[in-house]
Amino acid sequence: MGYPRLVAAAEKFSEITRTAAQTRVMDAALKLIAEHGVSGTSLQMIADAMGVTKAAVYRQFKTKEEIVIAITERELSRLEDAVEAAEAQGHELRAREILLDRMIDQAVSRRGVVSVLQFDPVIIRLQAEHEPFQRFIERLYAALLGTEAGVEARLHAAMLSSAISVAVMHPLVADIDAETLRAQLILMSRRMLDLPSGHDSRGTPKRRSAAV
Amino acid sequence: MGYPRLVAAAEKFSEITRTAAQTRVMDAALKLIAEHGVSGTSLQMIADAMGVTKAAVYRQFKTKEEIVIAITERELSRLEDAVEAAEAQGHELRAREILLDRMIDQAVSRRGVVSVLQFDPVIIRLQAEHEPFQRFIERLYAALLGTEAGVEARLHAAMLSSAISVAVMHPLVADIDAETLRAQLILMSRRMLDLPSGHDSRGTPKRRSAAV
DNA sequence: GTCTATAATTGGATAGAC
DNA sequence: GTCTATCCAATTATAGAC
Repeated sequence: MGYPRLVAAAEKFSEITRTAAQTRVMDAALKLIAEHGVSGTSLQMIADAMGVTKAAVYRQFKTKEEIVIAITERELSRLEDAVEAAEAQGHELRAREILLDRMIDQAVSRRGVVSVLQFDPVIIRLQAEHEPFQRFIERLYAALLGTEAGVEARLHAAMLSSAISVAVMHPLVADIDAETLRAQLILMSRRMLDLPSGHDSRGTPKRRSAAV
Repeated sequence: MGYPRLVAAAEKFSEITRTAAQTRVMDAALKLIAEHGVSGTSLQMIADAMGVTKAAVYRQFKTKEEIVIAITERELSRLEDAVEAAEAQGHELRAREILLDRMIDQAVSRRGVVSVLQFDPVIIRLQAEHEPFQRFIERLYAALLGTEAGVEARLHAAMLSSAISVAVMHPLVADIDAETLRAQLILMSRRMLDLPSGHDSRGTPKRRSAAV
């Protein structure tokens, strides 16, 4: 922790620092991107939302892509400590619970943001090309899966992470308050985690319907 | 069926007819939109993909928005008969199953397309503004929910429809073949439908794990 | 950090010939 | 149905003054 920081490479997203001016750009951009998508959000729109000119925005970030990268880094950093906690956990099932609870927290408290970052075509391409993003997402999936790698386990994980981030935005739940939503999602995810998968745990079925 | 058709209003999406040239535009546009989103797809890209000029594309559709509307109509029409069958069904649970199976079919057989149309900001706005889309989607939700309207039921429906359309695109299941995916999704949706919801059916629990 | 001004390109859309 | 040619607005991005 004491050695001089390299300029180009931060090992953790949470260690990346931004100036106040940059953060203001990121806040304005995120809000617009959540509504219009990356391609549908222009620098002019961002500048207008901030009450400055385009040139002022370009002073903070050299390109539009850099803004998107900065936003993505910031969002992923919100899951970083949860992933690390999960990786450090000896008990695999408990590790998954830690991670899922945090993912639910994020999805509920930031309704809309998570799903945009997960489904916007530009960000998807960015995540595939930008190595730090790739590495982190792989860690996330690994922690979510644990040692299971079968078809069923992967589908459960895929459905869960999808359902969580998207369901919170669904018209059918638009009127449900955050607390109820969070509680119900945790309940549902526990149920799905505990579903018999027919090939994994010769372990105790003690947790079946424990959350119910 | 015999009376002269009104120009402006088709009652059913499946009754809308398109010329071969229009269909070629729609095919090219859908492919590009599925990858880049609506805002990220230009008329030039569509024309290039077809091997024609922009002007030729504009001959088939007056605006870019009309292309997006046509594509959306075509996709929704694929669920139209399933919604009607569900609405005609006396048995509510059976109705939901019919609809869900079709939604799973669509999501699996057209991996990627469904989720784009469901999450692209431009299409979301379009669906909110275009009345025929609104009406159909409301019918879809109604059939999916049946007579239940509680928090839990709505969240189940939201999670299911979300999870289905998104999970099929998830990196974790990228290598799973269509048939396995379909079978597993049907299994999962049955399980979720049959979960005890604590307030609905004083009905027979006969169907619990029937699909397993 | 912010501005004005502008370059260079691409976007959606139309006119008119074949 | 397709083309060339064009219009105009909006886009990303930069230069240089304050």
